[in-house]
Amino acid sequence: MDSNKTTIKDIAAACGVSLMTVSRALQGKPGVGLEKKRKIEKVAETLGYVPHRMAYALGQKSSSMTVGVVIPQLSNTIFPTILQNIESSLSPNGYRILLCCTYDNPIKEFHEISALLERQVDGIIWSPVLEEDSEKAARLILEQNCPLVFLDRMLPSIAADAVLVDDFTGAYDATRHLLDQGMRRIVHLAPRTESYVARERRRGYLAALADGGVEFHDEWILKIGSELQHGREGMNLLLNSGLSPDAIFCFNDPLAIGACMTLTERGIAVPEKIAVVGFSATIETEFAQIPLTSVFQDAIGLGRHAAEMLLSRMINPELKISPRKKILKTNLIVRQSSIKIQGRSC
Amino acid sequence: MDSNKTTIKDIAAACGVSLMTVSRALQGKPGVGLEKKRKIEKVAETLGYVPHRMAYALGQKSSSMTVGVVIPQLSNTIFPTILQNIESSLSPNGYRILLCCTYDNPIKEFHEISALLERQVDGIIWSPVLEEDSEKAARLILEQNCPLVFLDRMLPSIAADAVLVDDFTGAYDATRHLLDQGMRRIVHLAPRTESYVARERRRGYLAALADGGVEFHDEWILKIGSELQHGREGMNLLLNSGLSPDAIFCFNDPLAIGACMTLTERGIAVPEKIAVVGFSATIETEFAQIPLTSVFQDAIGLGRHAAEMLLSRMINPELKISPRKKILKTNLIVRQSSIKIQGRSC
DNA sequence: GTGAAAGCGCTAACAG
DNA sequence: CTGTTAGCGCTTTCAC
Repeated sequence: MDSNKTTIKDIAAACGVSLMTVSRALQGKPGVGLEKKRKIEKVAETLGYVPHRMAYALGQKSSSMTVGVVIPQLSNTIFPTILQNIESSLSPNGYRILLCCTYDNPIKEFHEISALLERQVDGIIWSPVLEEDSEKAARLILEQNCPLVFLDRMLPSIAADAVLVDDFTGAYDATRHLLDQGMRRIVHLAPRTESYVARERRRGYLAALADGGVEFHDEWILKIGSELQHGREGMNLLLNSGLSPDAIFCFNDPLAIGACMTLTERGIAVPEKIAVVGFSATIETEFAQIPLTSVFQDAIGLGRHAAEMLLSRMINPELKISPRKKILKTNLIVRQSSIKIQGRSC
Repeated sequence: MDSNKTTIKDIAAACGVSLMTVSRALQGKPGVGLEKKRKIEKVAETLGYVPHRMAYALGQKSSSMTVGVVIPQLSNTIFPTILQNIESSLSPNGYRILLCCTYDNPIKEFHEISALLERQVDGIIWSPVLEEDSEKAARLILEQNCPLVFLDRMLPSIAADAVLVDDFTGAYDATRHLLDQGMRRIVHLAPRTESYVARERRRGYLAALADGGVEFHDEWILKIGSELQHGREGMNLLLNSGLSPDAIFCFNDPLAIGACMTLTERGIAVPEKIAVVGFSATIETEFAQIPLTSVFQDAIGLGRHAAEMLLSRMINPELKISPRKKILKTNLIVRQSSIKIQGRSC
């Protein structure tokens, strides 16, 4: 039993018929005697036969029934949820997922895209970094005629479907909310790498400041990273600098939680001294020590729509309709971390 | 440019050489004139050539450089972290990940395993459900001679490598901790589906109760599910039943957080009236409204070790050493949600 | 109903 | 150094 995998050849030999008969029988195609068909199926089962999808795909230049998903990471934020929803939408249609993480590294990103193309994926769902190498990768995808859907982030220069969140408005609303509470020195904790999302949120933040008549200073944007630990570090840096902000608008929830941790540790009251707002409104934020104000993002919708857009392109490859763009609405969820008015009991 | 993907045939034609020359040149194998080689590489680049890994694999019965990862879900708990660490360990070695979720459904699980085998994965990392269909799937994998590593959960009847957590001891310690605080009516919120992990944690819980001389009642185990909402529901059910527990040992953190939410909503003090303990000690639990006592699980180690074990088997397929089992230690992290002694200020 | 031949993209194993 | 042949597993012709 140590020998290699069973092929239809083995089955054919065992049943004393030709390859084609076996192929037809197993595919459920017409043109095989019922009795023979049963026997073939039984032998296949016994021999532990598993069809070789790659040979199949090669033989009829058909599809691998596999799609690539390229995301920055899985550690925090909404990507696990998005991914889960992509998988739930795709797997009932027979597609499986080749997962790639870029960690926002453009070089790895290019490698990952190449790896997907080499593996003959039928389509790609992608959250790109916003750098030159990304465009190169995008062009490679398009050259191969491979359907592409941008997820959460996009490359403006590339014509492809996209499912996005209205990051600009989300950030605008969040900043506006802080201004409405009377805060004036609002700092923005941002990621190190530039992405579509980072840019849009920054734009929203800046626009709200401008509309609120607040003069902006360059030091107010701190490019520190996007994980919880960066929130802690960033907040410490901020407190040690002479900036003395009265509010922090964070690029995402982990940053905001990290900021809150540092503030709590150093005995600075949130929101009384410094208000904090996050982005994504992941479940944890509701039950956080200081319930976090955050911009809700429809992670489920992101995953579902991306999968559906890709499916429509894959099912009908001739679909030559121009790129579609779906922009999901955000929704500011106000909780304790940003409400100055309401004092805390105790 | 709408035509199909470039093949080495196209390159050969464009350069006026044979297929083999192109193949050799692109593989960096010896036996090609330097000048020709350069030209071929350039043409390949220009034509947007992407090697066809599946044809390659087919041609030399070599590997697809792809491994399957089968997990229950991505929504909560530690699986995103595990997955991320698998990816970080595998991708530098050239392997990519085919991701499958079972949602603890044995039927889907079998489909997913088949899908992976059809796609010729070089190995599988798998968190199985503990039911008959799982064994069938496991046998299929072994029949194909496909390296297999169990992750976090295992099938005792199947001989394969496994990376596990010492769930028994973790659960024992957690329950013991509650008993030490003087609690006697300790309820266990458990998932609906039976898995290795569910069984081990239940065993640990029961053993601690027995060692503590506490008489156990069947109603103390509530099989409700494994997500946050189930924690909420479960806690409500519990409160409405006449059980009046003084502590809850939860199968995982989301359940525990959910339970805490319900308790808070209904004005029942945690830990004064009812103590709560979770399992996994994910980051959120530290900054939860009521910092949660939980059993730390080394998610990073789980991912890393699983990847490494699989790598060693894939690199040397002849490796006939008997199944290895790596059991990672747990560590009880005591926080506010279970400490009766320390009263809360306020 | 069934089988034989050719080919998908690529590479080993030989030849020149 | 380079080209030819054969074959990986399977399917689509096209015959019988």
